Amino acid sequence: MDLDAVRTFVAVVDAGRFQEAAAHLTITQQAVSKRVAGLEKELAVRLFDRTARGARLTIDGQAFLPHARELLRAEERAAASVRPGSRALRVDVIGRRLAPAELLRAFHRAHPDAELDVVTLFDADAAIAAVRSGAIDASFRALTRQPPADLEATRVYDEPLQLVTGPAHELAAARTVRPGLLAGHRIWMPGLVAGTEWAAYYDDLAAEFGLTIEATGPDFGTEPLLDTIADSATLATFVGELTRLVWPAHQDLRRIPVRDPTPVYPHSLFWRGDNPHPTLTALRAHLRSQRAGEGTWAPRWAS
Amino acid sequence: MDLDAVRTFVAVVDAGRFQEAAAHLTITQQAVSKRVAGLEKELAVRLFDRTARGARLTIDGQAFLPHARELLRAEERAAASVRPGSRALRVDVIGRRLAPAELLRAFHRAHPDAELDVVTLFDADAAIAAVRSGAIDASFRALTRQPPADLEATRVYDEPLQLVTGPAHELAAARTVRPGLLAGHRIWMPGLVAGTEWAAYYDDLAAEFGLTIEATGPDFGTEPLLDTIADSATLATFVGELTRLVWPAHQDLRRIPVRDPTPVYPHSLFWRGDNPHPTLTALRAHLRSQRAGEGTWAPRWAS
DNA sequence: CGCGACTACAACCCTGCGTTGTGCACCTAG
DNA sequence: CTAGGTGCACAACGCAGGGTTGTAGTCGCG
Repeated sequence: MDLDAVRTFVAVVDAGRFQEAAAHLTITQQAVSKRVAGLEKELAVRLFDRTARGARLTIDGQAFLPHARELLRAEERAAASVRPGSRALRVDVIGRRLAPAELLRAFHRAHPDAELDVVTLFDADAAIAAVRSGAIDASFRALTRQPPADLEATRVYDEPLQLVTGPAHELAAARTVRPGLLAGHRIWMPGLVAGTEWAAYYDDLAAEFGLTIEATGPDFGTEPLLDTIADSATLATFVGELTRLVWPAHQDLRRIPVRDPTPVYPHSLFWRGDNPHPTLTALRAHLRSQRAGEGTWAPRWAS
Repeated sequence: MDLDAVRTFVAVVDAGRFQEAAAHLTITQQAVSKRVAGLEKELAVRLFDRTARGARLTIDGQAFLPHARELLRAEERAAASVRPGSRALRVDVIGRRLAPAELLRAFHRAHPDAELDVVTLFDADAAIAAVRSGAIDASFRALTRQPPADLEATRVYDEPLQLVTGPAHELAAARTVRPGLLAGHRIWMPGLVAGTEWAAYYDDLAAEFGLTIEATGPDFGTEPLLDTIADSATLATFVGELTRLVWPAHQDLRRIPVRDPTPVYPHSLFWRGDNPHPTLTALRAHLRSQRAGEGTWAPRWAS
């Protein structure tokens, strides 16, 4: 479908006549006629009743019109998403199913008019560079060190970890589990990429509590991981409490909170202090900064 | 913006490489390269980082991607809106600001997934013909006579009428007004088109209560009408209680219910009995049929 | 019945897109 | 370090398609 033809269709509707639409588009009436005819041919319906006093929409044309306008609006939004200046707030999240994306969804529910573009960069360092350059407006990341002086940051959410096991696992029936108890167990996290801040987090977690975290093997995504976990009596994995997980009922997986202490993943938000984007202001107001809670554990770099 | 280029962009994202995307689209790799380059030129941003192992999205590309997918979905919906078979439920309403449109909005809130296309035909006869031919699925209209035997109909809403006056009008302070009291007053309704079922309704209303309803002058729309009403001590107009009206605060208009009896506009829904559209079933279930209430007036043909 | 308003059809031209052919950069294996 | 493979970009060419000018046809109205 040719968007120029759709634009022409809408112009004819608004003008009421092909000639006037042609004048607005600064093309000839014949070109308008051709474009509309081409659109009608592609859709295999007549969109206008041509009369000696102009053009009136057919029933099909009336039904098509709102979709045509929406199509043009979508085109405009798409173009605006990459237009420097006056674009939607662009935010980096560590993953689309993880807690920061959830926080963004909650923000969007509270501010339905706020335009957001969500991206995922390689790691916190890439996010810092992107925020500094202005390529993105803000980033949800855990910060393993102080951010550069030209950036502002706030701790927004300490996310408690949960253990995911299959029904045959030794801990499957536990209501909660202490991290020290996991020392002998195999924790499988195939997604970990060395050098990222989240790999650093799980390194520190493993070192603190003597865990065995395996990142071996290729990462085929969440579903194959859950498949394997569900069938294993020895493998388990970690997820954050807000992580979106869905699994078939027959897999009978369990999410077991970890307690005493509760390992938490320290999500921060950071942004450039000189960024005037109003949606950024609203987002910061929406997120309460938080301090470490009692009975929780986080890496030393998070304090 | 060329939708084929957008489609190609998405194909490259999904494939991860230009070559594979080209194979899926059954064009050459060079054509894919050209299309993406053209899109990048139009948007004035780089969408991919080209490497020896394929193409990875840039930050701008990541931001653009969801808008691109939405654009293609909008295209598909637009095409589907005029595709015979398996299209959205197409319903005729008497006007987009009047009660039937409001009932449809309520239905849509209750069934957010239901796809609706709203059209407005000339009058009830045109709507009957369109429903019979299958051009539309259903219509909200007042029926001045029994519908053809192959159509089903149900009375869905008797809408009480209100009088709209400016602050200087003699009845401006009234809490309610009896229709007989309006006998000497001028009711101005410039939108009335002779031959339509709504003109017939107001004809009957005027005859019953001895009103003077003027339909003179061209119809410039609701706003100029309200402008005139607001400044006049003698002109008033009728609206339905669900009619959407907004006016500037300084106009100080009033909507006065009409009582004893309450003239009601008899909205019906009708459709073809053999139409299997599931959304039509849901719409009928959502609308309760209603009988004439006590103390109301409607034309004899509505009973 | 002729005129004015409006759109469709025809012929021509040129832009632009897709193709083939080729070059260049990068990664990897030996 | 080099040779080979992989993957994208550039160049040249040919054709389809969209825009323009010119003209015909239709409808409503005085």
